[in-house]
Amino acid sequence: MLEGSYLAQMASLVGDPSRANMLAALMAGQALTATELAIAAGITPQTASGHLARLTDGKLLKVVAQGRHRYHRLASAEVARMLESLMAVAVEGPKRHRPRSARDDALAEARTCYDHLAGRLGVALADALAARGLILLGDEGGAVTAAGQQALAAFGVDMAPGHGRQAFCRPCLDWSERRWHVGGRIGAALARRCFALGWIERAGDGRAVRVTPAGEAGLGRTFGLDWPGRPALAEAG
Amino acid sequence: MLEGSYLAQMASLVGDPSRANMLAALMAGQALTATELAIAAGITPQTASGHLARLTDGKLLKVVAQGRHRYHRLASAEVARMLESLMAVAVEGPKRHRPRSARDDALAEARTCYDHLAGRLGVALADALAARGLILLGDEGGAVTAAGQQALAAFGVDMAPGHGRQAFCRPCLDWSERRWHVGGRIGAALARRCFALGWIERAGDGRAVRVTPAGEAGLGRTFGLDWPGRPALAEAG
DNA sequence: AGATCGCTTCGGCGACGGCCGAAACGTTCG
DNA sequence: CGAACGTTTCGGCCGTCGCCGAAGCGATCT
Repeated sequence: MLEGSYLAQMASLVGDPSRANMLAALMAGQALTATELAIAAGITPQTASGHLARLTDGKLLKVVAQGRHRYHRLASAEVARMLESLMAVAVEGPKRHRPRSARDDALAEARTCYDHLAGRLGVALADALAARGLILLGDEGGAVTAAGQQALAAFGVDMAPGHGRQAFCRPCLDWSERRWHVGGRIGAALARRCFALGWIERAGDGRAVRVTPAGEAGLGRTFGLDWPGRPALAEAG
Repeated sequence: MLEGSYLAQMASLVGDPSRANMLAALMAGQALTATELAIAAGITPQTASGHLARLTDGKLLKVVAQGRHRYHRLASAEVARMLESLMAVAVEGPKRHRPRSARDDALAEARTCYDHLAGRLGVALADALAARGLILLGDEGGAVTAAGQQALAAFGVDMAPGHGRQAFCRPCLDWSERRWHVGGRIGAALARRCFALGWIERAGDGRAVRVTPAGEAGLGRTFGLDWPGRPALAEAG
């Protein structure tokens, strides 16, 4: 009975549409101001302020004041994982009509999931890494192989083992593709490196990203990733 | 904006205290009737009925009618994972007073987490397996070693690899211990086998479990697990 | 067949909570 | 120093949703 009240308290915090929209916006991994979040949620700043206070009190958000702005971000990767797991269950919920917008299509194509890559791009990258024997992906976990350790380190990803004995790559269930992609420390470092190399860049102000021409070449050369290839069509004949 | 509405819809489903209590009760992994769930949530059957209909519609629950009873259970392991991730974030939320009841203590000691073992017992078992080199546990994942494959198979756990190439053991963040324990297919099979051997049994009608004398001996012999040992006290001098 | 039980549907009550307008506070800029 | 801006607090309105009593439906038991 006590467990349930914790559960309810946390879930109801996320369960309000306005707050959920703010959290979804923060899934991009960036810090946003109160007003930006108000716009994202479609409410007035004073309403947003109340919501943000509650989210912060509930340890879902961290705030850092900078001048007259207050920047809000998700409190931890664990919060991001929680939101992602909610999404994963939510998408197979009531099969109500899903009005696909251009914005949603862009998100499904390539986006960030807090700190790593997701969408069709994220899944394709995971597949390419697995195909080259750099990582192993299973239903319940993932690991970096010896060859992968070497290749990723050479690529510029910091492979320093954390507290864990082994380099694992946490799989993250993609809600649009319904398939695993690379999350965890490795996924985050991989995404950071791709941004740093200019291989990918943010498209618009949300979570959507775009692969640059340099990225297409680089991803192909380095990981054998054919982007934006949709090989099924060409190879079917 | 659309993502947020999915999130909100799913979270608000969990966010009601009565529904959350039912879901918490179902985290035991057993199927319960509507009336049992009503009692667990402290509401009348007719109110529970409405809630259960909504949870089922939202694909959180599966129902199977048997005579004049209707048995409800969590729809999937994914739902259980979602609830567990909510709990993991919830416990470090607002540090409000936590009235520890005997019931809660029993849960923290040893309980099931949908289909595997959690609590102090679950963590201790994971530690014992890791200490013997049967599994590897990291911050972001876990794997069964070659020795572990053999030992677990000998113990009677079905180690047939599923779709994945490798035997992973999904780690599950324990909300009472704040440490990893063994979940996933391996964790579930391990728990099933322990129940079958009579090493553990359900204590009461909830999620709490108890280690039998046979279990204490067996767990010690097989996995080197000293239960209910609290070694820090004896070995400190 | 009648009684009992488990579950669901309906209707109305009551309360919690989200929303905004107005206004106050602190910071930054001219 | 005054104006503009970002943010927060307060107050009141209103819709939503959870709750239960009463009643209906189907299955089971005697």
